[in-house]
Amino acid sequence: MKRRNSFIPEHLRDEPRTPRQEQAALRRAQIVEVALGLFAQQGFDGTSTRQIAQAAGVAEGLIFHYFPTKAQLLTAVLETHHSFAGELRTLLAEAADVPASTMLPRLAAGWLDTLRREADITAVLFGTAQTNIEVGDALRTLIAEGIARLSAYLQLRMHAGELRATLPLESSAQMFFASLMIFFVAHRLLPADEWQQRANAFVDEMVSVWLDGARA
Amino acid sequence: MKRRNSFIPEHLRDEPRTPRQEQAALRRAQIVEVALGLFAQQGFDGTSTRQIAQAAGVAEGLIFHYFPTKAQLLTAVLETHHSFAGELRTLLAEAADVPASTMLPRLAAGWLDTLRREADITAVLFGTAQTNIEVGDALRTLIAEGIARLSAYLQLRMHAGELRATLPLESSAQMFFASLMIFFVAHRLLPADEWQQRANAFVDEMVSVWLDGARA
DNA sequence: GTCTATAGAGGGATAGAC
DNA sequence: GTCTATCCCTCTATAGAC
Repeated sequence: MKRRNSFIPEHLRDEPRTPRQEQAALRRAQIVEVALGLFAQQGFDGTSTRQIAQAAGVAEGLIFHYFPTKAQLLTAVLETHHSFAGELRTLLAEAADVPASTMLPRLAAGWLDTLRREADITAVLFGTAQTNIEVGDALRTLIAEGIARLSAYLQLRMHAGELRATLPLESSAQMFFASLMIFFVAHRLLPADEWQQRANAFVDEMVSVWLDGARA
Repeated sequence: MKRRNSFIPEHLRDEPRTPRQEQAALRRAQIVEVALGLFAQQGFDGTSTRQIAQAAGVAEGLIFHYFPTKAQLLTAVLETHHSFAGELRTLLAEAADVPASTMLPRLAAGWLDTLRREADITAVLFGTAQTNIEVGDALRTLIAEGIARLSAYLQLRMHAGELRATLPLESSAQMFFASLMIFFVAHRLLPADEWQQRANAFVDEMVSVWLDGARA
């Protein structure tokens, strides 16, 4: 049992694969794509696993071979389309010396871009998270992870003297993410150009208020 | 108890009612109550108008006499249980001379209380708003109204010299509400005591960060 | 020979039809 | 109140890759 990494999410998985594993990964990805498309059209509860199987041209049982529950089909989006969680790690890991005044606008704009690009399925995800415990947990975990990473970065900037020593790290990180999420929820139906314009303005103003409250 | 009608929407609130109108208002309220109970249990999409009619003991047609669409049954919650929008108006109207450092913690705590008290139906409302345009619009309108009122108050405090003159009013009001909403979404499943403890801590820290960024 | 990707039958629960 | 359909999921069987 050298490399039985099937329980590890794709973006963490090491390179070399046998053709068999390759095929399995492709099939898994295909099922996710089909499912997300249907969820976006009909909602989570309005889409049956049978329907997904038919649309993907596979047996229903195969879905459960790859995804123990239907909810995991939806939360799979967090590892694929919403890879910003991963980018966040990469971005922040190397950013210890980059001032928050540079980093935060970049983070905010990048995350809004990700949310916007996957607007339909993000809306389904947020919506389902309110009523489905499993989906809610997955989303909360992801958000908690993002907040933890941002907090860690803010602490570095605090020690570097950029941010005040009395800043409540977690709460201010939470404010940062919350503002972006609600902005998305409130404006996602706008046409692309108006969205872009408002998003830019909001990122600037939000970061400015936040920073003025956080600076040393 | 003079203000017993405070839960009735504005256009219906004016004083004298005939017994007939009185009865209509009661029936309307009863239908809302029954519908909200079912929505909280089964979700919005999972509840049929037929079911609501049966549970309320009225004909299905009567529901559509009072509420042109099923979505308006859900948005009715915004006028009744979520009366905090109304309280916000009252609170802020008389608060021009009350400093933000006093007012904002009170607002934050009050709003979190409202959300918590109606946690089930609030979750359904948020969830449905992601996929149902009519419900989404109603929620966005309410939030926009809240933000506008808070902005107006903040402007008064700005002129009073408490807040800095360069504060972006709308964005900072939006941050304020967004942080509270996401806090609710993230923590609503906690047991009451833990919720209360965390909510108190979060309100303190959030208001502190916000104020430090906004003060003159 | 062993593992696994896949198909497909069917079970327990439940909501809606009659 | 019974019957049917459907839903999410489990189990077993098999073919073909290792």
